[in-house]
Amino acid sequence: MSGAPDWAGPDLHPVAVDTVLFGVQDAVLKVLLIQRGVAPAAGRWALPGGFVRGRERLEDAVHRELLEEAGVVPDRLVQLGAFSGPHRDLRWVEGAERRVLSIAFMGLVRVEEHQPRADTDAAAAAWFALGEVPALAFDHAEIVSAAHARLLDWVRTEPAGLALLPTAFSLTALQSVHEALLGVVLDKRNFRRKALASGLLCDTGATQRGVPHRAARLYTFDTAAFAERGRSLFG
Amino acid sequence: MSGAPDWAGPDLHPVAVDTVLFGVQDAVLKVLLIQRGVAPAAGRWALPGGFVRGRERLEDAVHRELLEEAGVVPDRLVQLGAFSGPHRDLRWVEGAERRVLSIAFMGLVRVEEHQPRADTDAAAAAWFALGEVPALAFDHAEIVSAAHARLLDWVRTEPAGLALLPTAFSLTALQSVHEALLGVVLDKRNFRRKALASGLLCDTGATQRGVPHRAARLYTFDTAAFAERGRSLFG
DNA sequence: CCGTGTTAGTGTACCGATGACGCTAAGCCC
DNA sequence: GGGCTTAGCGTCATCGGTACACTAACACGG
Repeated sequence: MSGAPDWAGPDLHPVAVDTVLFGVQDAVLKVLLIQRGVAPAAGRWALPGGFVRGRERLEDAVHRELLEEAGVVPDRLVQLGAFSGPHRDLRWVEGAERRVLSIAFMGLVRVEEHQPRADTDAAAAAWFALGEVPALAFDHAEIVSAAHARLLDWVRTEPAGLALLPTAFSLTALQSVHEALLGVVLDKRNFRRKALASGLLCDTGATQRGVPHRAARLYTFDTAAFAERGRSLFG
Repeated sequence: MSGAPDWAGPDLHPVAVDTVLFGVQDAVLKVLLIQRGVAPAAGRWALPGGFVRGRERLEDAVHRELLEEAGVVPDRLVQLGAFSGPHRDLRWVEGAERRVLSIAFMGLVRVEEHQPRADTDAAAAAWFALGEVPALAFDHAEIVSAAHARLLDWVRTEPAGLALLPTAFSLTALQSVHEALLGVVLDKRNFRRKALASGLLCDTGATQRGVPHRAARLYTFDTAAFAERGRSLFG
C-alpha cells in the first residue's frame, strides 16, 4: 500500500453506510426509505444510513444507524459493495473536497415487526413498493437497483426468505415468500416437489391451528443439512 | 446520513484499494502478488494496492496503483466489496486508532503482456498459481478467496474470458480459456455445440495461419448480440 | 347434519438441455 | 507419401424443468 508518503499519512475520507432493507407486505416487495431531516438533501427520500464512526466495523455502523433512524433490527445483512460514483455527495474536509464513500448493505425483515418510526435525523420513514419508489437523494436509486438484482441471486442460492417466516411454516407460506421476493408466480406442484426433494425441510408433524380451512403441515428448515450440501435451492 | 454532529464533520478513515489480478499461464490460473517494500508488513507478499487519494474515484486509484506497483493495465475491473474485518490494518489518525478500509477489485489480464516489474513500494512482483499462493499480509488471503469465488460466477455469466483472447480466436482457444478459468475439463463437442448455439460468435471466415497442423476457423464475439439477449453463456 | 367455501395436497406427460462417447478430415513436416 | 497434430462433427440416454386439474380435509353457517 502506498499513496501519500507515509510520514504524512494517507488521505482521509468520510465513509458512510447505506442500507437497502427489503420486506414483503401484501405479497409485494417493499423497501424501507427515510425522508432526510438534515442537509444535504434535507426533505428528500433516501436510504437509511450514516457515517461510520471511529474504529467501528461497517456492520456495527449499519446496525447503529438502522436503529437510530428507523428503529429496525435486521438479523442478517449482505454487503453490496462500495459506491463512489460521480453523483456522490462531496464534502469539504480540511480544506479539500472529498468524495463521500458509501458502502451499501442489503437486508430482509418482517415488515409487521419493523414498523419504522421517524427520528431526529429522519423526518419520516416508510415502506415503499419497489415500483413506487420516489426520486431518491444522491445515487441511492442506483444502489436500490443493484440491491434488487442482488436480492434475486440471494434468494435463489440461500434460504434468505426464512427471515420472513416463523420457525415452522407451511409449504404454501414458503412459496408465497419466494413469489414475492422473486416477483414471479410459481406452480404449486412443481414448487412443492422441488422443496421436498431438496431434503432441506423437516416435517415437524405439527399442523396449523385455528385456520378456517384444512390445516397445512408445518416444516422447519434444516440449516445443518444446508451447510453440508453444496448450494442449490428450491424456487 | 447522520453520524457525528454535522458541525464537527464525520469521522475520517484511511481508504485503500486492493486488486486481485488473475491471468492464465501454462493453462493454470494465476494471481499477481507483490512483495511489500514498506511497513507495515514489509517483506511479506500481498495484493497490489494502496491508499485512495484526494477526491479520486476508486477505479482511478486502482489503475494508478497497479501501474505504479506492478506496471500492469487491466481493461476491466470488477468490484468485490469492502473489507473491514478484524484482521485489518489499524492506523493512528489524529490521535485515534482507525481501521483501514479496503475496497477490493478483481481483473483479468494476459500474463505475457503484463510481465510485472518491481517498484519503489514493491520489492518484487510475480504471478503465483492459485494453489501455490504464499501466506499473505493482512486479510489478503480472504480477499483472494472471495475473488476466486466471484471469478467463477463472472466467467459463467459474462464473456470475461475474452480479455485473454485476441479479437479473432478459435473455438479451441476459447475452450482452453474457460477450462483454465473454471479449473475444469470440458467436453470438446459439447462445448462447441453450446458456444455456436449461443449465437454470440461470428464466423469471420478466416482461419489460423502458420500453424503446423490443420488450421482452425476464427470467430469473433458478438458484443451487440450479448448486450441484447439476456445473460447466459457457454462453458 | 348437510352444503358451501377455502386451502392442502397429489401425478403425469412433454420437451429442451446436458453429458458421455470416437472417428474422420485437413494441413504441415519430414 | 507417411506420420503427426489438431479441427471438426452426431447420436443417444438421462435429467431437470414446465405445464396442467382434480380430490381431500376442515371450518363454518344455515
